[in-house]
Amino acid sequence: MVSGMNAPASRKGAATRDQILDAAETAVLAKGFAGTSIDELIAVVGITKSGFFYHFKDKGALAKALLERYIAREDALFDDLFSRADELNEDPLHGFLVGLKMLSELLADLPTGHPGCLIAAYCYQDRLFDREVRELNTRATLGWRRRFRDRLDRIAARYPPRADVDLDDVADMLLVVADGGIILSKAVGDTSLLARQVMLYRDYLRHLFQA
Amino acid sequence: MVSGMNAPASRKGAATRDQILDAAETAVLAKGFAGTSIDELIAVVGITKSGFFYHFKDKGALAKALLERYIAREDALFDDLFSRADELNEDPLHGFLVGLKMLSELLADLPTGHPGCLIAAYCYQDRLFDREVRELNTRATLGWRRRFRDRLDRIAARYPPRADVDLDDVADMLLVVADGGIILSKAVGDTSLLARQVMLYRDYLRHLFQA
DNA sequence: GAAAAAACTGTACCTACGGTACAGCTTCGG
DNA sequence: CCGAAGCTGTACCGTAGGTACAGTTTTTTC
Repeated sequence: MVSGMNAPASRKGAATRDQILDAAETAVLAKGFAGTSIDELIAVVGITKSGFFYHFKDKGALAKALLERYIAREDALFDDLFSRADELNEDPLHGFLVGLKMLSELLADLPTGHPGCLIAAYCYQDRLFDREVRELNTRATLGWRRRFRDRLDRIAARYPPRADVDLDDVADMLLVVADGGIILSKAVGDTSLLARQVMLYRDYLRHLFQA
Repeated sequence: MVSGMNAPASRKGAATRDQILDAAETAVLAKGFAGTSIDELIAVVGITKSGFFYHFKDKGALAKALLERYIAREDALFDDLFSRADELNEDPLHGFLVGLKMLSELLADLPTGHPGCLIAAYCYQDRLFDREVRELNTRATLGWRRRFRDRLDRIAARYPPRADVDLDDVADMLLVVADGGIILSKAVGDTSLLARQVMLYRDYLRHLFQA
């Protein structure tokens, strides 16, 4: 009997469900969704096929749950990271720059490199998923654009940027650098590449608002 | 005769082989490698399963041939694009900036957006492939880094950049922006996003070498 | 224009996987 | 101690990747 307070006390099934999602996330990021078999997931978790289908009505439900959990976690990570950066800094530009530095350090500390972005993985296999899942992907991405765009607006109010840049594009560029950085990290087998790319983006922002 | 794995130069089979690769590239970029069935490819091309296995000894040989063709084509595209830009411009910085502008315009002219980068797709499914294919991926990426790094070196000789940036990182950033831009384009369904991101990278380069 | 090589087709068969259906067992909270 | 939640076991179906190999047509070459 685990007396740990960490256990969410609710249902036992939630723990199994999370284990399935853990195994699925790892596998999907390494082999793609179609390349991930239910049989291998149940082998990792130690349940039967029936057990799997108790939690997810089909593979599509797994795909959706996986993405939902991923988005929620990334949201929480961004919330945590940039709100901490804000506390340390009154100035919106410095706050964002500090947040990016923290993000870069967080990424640099991943010993085996970033495991991969589910949004990116799903984009490259989007015909496997239904409308609902693709819309979830789009909405999450637009939400992150909005989040960073809001910060850029606050920065631009104090530090007028050059008129010819669209701040939505600048906001997008962080996601672009993150997703592209993950891919290049994987491609060349350099676990620190991603963190350095984030620092280059930070560099660009400094130029844009201060030069 | 085994043949199959290497293109029979000028024979008729090469056309069929290319059709298979065309169908495979489209399918792999939309559904992933494991999600692409041989049955669907032969249906598109109009051959039988035996015909497929005449050209490729197994699905792995298809994966390798697909990547090899993709890399060769991208290499040719970069060669063509930047050598044309060089002809128009003596100065290495201006030449690169012109090349990036041309690249951006080329990407903007794709009516349905960029179909996707096979390197990226393979990175997100790399456990499906053997050592040989993964090394092919790595070598191609390092080759592109080298290519752009050489240009940056020539630029830096004339326009000394700030000392704190690593030119390998700056070279990588073009690939990062391209791959990340493709993903974000797909995620938000904006076919022009990628072209604008390339222009942002161009903007960063201008800053870096001229400011 | 015939022989040889290339480019296939057809058939048969095997295993793995996604998915369905459903009956039964076990564990745990109220 | 009851009922729901959380499973297990069994059996079965269609599709896909893959193997094997004999036979046929088409193309190239001399």
